[in-house]
Amino acid sequence: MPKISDEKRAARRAQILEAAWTCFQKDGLHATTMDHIIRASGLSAGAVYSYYPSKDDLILAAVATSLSGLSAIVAPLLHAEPPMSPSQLVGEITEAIDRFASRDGFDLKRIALLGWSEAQRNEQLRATMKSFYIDFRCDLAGALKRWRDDRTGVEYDVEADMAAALLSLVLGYVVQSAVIGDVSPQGMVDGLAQLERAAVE
Amino acid sequence: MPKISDEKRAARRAQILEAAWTCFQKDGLHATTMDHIIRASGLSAGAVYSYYPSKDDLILAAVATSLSGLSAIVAPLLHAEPPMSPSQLVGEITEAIDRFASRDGFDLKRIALLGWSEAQRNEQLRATMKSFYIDFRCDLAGALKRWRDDRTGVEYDVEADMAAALLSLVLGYVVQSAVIGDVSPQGMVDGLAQLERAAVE
Amino acid sequence: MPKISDEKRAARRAQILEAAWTCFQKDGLHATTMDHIIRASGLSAGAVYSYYPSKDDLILAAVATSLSGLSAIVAPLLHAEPPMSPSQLVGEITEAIDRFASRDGFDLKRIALLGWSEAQRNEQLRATMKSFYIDFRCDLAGALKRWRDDRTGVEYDVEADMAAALLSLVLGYVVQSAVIGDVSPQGMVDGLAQLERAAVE
Amino acid sequence: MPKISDEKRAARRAQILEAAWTCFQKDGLHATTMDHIIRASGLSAGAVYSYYPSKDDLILAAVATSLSGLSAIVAPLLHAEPPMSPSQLVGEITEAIDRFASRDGFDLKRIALLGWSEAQRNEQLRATMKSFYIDFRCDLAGALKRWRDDRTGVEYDVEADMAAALLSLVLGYVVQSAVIGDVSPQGMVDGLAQLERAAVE
DNA sequence: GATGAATGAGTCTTCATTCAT
DNA sequence: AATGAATGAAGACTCATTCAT
Repeated sequence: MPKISDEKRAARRAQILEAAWTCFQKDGLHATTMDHIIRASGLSAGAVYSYYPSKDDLILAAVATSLSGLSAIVAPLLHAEPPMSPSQLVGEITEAIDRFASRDGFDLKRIALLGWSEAQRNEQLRATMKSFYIDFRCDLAGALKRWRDDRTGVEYDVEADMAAALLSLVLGYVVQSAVIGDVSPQGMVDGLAQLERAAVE
Repeated sequence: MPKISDEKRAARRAQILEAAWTCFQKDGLHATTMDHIIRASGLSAGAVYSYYPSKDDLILAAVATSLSGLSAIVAPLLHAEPPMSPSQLVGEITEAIDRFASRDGFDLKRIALLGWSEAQRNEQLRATMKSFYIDFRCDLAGALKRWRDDRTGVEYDVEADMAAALLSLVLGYVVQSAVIGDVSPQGMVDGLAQLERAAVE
Repeated sequence: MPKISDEKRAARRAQILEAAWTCFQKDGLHATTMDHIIRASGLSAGAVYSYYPSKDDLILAAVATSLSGLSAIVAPLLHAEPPMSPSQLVGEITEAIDRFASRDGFDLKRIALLGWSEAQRNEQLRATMKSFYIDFRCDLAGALKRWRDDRTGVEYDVEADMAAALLSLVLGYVVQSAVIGDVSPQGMVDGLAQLERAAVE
Repeated sequence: MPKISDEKRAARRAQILEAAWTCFQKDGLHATTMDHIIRASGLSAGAVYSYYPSKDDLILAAVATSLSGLSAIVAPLLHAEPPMSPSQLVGEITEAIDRFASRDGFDLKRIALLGWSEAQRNEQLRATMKSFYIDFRCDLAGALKRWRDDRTGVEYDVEADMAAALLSLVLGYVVQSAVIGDVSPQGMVDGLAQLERAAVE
C-alpha cells in the first residue's frame, strides 16, 4: 500500500489525541480504556497503536497538548504591554484558564489534576510537566520584572520567589476550583490585594 | 479465636492502613493492587477485606488519615497566640507540611495530589476533601482576622478572599514541590513579601 | 467444660437446620453462604460446624428434612381408609403440598427443584432422594392396589406403572407450579378425569 | 485479523455454547467455572467474553438452546396427522426426549433440572422457560383437541387442564428419570392406560 | 465446648496489546 | 497500511473452612 502523506499522518494523530483528551477528561486517566479511545477516534485498534505505541504515550501527549494549549493562552498575558501588575496577572491568568476550560465542555483543571497525579508514576510525564512549569515561572518572573522596571525605573534582579508565589496562587486556584469549587478569579485578585494592603496597615 | 478487643481491632486497622498508605504513596492509587497492600500488611486477603470492605474504602481512609494528620499539625499554627501574619502563616504551614511529609518516609504531598485526582471520580472522597479544605480555609480566615484585629484594633469582616489566596499559596506550594521540586517555605515567604512590597512601591 | 445433653444437641441441630432451610429456600443453595446460615442461626461459625461438618451436609439435611416433612403430610393420604381413587390422590397430594409449602412462608416446591438440581452433583443427596421417591412410589402403588382391590374384589399385582404415572403428575405439578405458576390441584384432577373420560369416548 | 464473517461468528458462538453445554451438564451450573468453559472451548478468556458477556448469558443461552432443540424434536409429534391419543403423545414425547438426550453424550434431562433450579434466581431465565412451557402446553392442548374432534366429531373447547396433566406426566418423567432413573416411556404409557382403564372398571 | 478472626485458593471479569489476514 | 479478533495476565473480591484462645 502507498505511504501515507505526512499531513494525513498529522491529521490522524490529532484525531486520536482529541479522542483521548475527551475520554481522559470525562472519565479520568485510569477509567478510560483504550477501547473507549479507539471507539471515540473512529479508527481501529491497530491504527491507533500505530500512531501511539502505548496508553502512556497517549496520556503524555494529551497532557502535553493541554499544557501547550494553556501556554498559548497565557503567553499573551505574560508578554502584554504595558506589563500587568501581580494581581492583574493572577486575575487574567485564572480567568483565561476558566475560559479555556469551559470551551467545548473540556475542563482543563481536571486534566491538570490528573496529570499531576500521573506524573508521580510516569517519569517522562513528570519531566514534561516540570519543564513546562519552570518555563511558566520564568515567563512569570520576566513579566514581573518588566512591570517593576517600568514602575520604578530600577533594574531588579531576582523575581524568582515572586514568580513562584504567583504560580502557587494560580495552581492553588486550580486545586480549589476542582476540589472545592467556590473560587473565582476576582476572589483571588481581591484576596491578594487584601494581603498586600494588610501588610502595610 | 475469641472476640478481639477494641484496641486490637484498631491496631489491625492501623496496620492495614499503614500498609495501604505506604503502597499508595509509592505506586499511586491505581497501580497499587490489593495484593500489594495485603502482602505489605502481613495479613490475608480475607482479613484485610474484613476491616476494609473495598479498595475504595482503603483509599478514602488513607486520604482521610492524611488530612486529619495534616490538620493536627496545622491547627496549632492557626490558633497560635499571638496570631501570625499572612507570610508567617504561609512559611510555618509549608514548613510543617514538609516536616510531616518526611516523617517515616511518607510523602504527604504525593498523597495530596493522588487524592485530588481521585476525588474527581469518587463522590465520597470529594466530599471528604471538600469539607476538609473548607474548614481549613475557615480557620485560616479566623487566624487572619485575629491578626488584623490585634494589629489595627478594628474589626474587619471578610477575610474569605484573603484566606482563599493564602490557601492557594499553600496548595500551589504542594503542587510545585511535588511536580517541580525546587521550592522552599522560605521562598514562598519571600515571594509573598516581595509581592506585598511591590504593591506599595 | 461439661458435656452437653443430648436434647440440647438435638435442639441446636434443629435450630441450625431451620436457619439453613430458610436461607436455602429464600436464596437458593449456592447463593446462600455459610455466613448467612450462621447469622440466621444465631450461633457462631465454630458451633455450626461442630454440628454439621460442611455445607453439603447442611444441604443434605435440609433436603432430607423437607422430604420427611412431606412424607409425614402425604402418608395419611396414602393410607386413608377407604382408599382414594387416582384422581382423588392427585388432588389431595398436590393440595397437601401447596398447604405445606405456604406454611410460614416456606416454599417446599422451590426446595424440591433446588434439591433435584443439586442431586446431580451430590451422590449422597441423590441416594437420599432416590430412596425417598422409590418409597413414595411404593406407597402410591399400595394405595392404588387397595383401591382397586376394594372396587373389583380382584387382586391385581403390578400397579408400578400406574404409581409412576401418578407420581409424574405430582412432580410435574411441582415443576409447573414453580416455573409457570398457573396450575392448581383442581386443574390436575380435572385434567386427569378428562384424560380418563376421553379414553373411553 | 480483519472482520470475521457472520457464519464464522455464529460458528464461534456455537463452539463456545457447546463447550458450556458440556460443562454445565457434567458439573452443574455453579460448579462449572468460566475457566472450565474457556478451556473446553479452546479459546481465550477474552474471546469467550467477547461472544458472551457473562456467565449468566452463557447459562441462559445454554438453556434456551436446549429448549429450542427440544421444541424442534417435539413439534412434529404435536402436529402429527392423524393426531395422537394422549397416551401415544406421552409415549412418543418421552421417547423423543430420551433420544435427544443421549445424542452426543448430552443429557437434556439434567440440563432441564438445572434450568428449573436456576430459574428461581434468574428472572430472565424464568421468563424464557415460562414462555416455552406455556407454548408447549398450548401445542399440547391443540393436539389433544384435534384428536378429540377427529374421534368424536364434536368440538370441545377447553383441553387446558388435560394439557397441563399431560405436561405433568412428561415433566414428572424427566424428574424421575434424572433422580430415580428407572422409568421408561413405555412404563408411562402403560401407567396412563391403566389409570384410564381403572377409572371405568 | 464455644468463639469468631483469620485463611487463601478460587471466582468472574477486564483490558492493554498483538498479529494473522 | 489497516483491521479487529484474539490473547492472557492480572485485578478485585468471596467464602467454606479452620484453629488459637
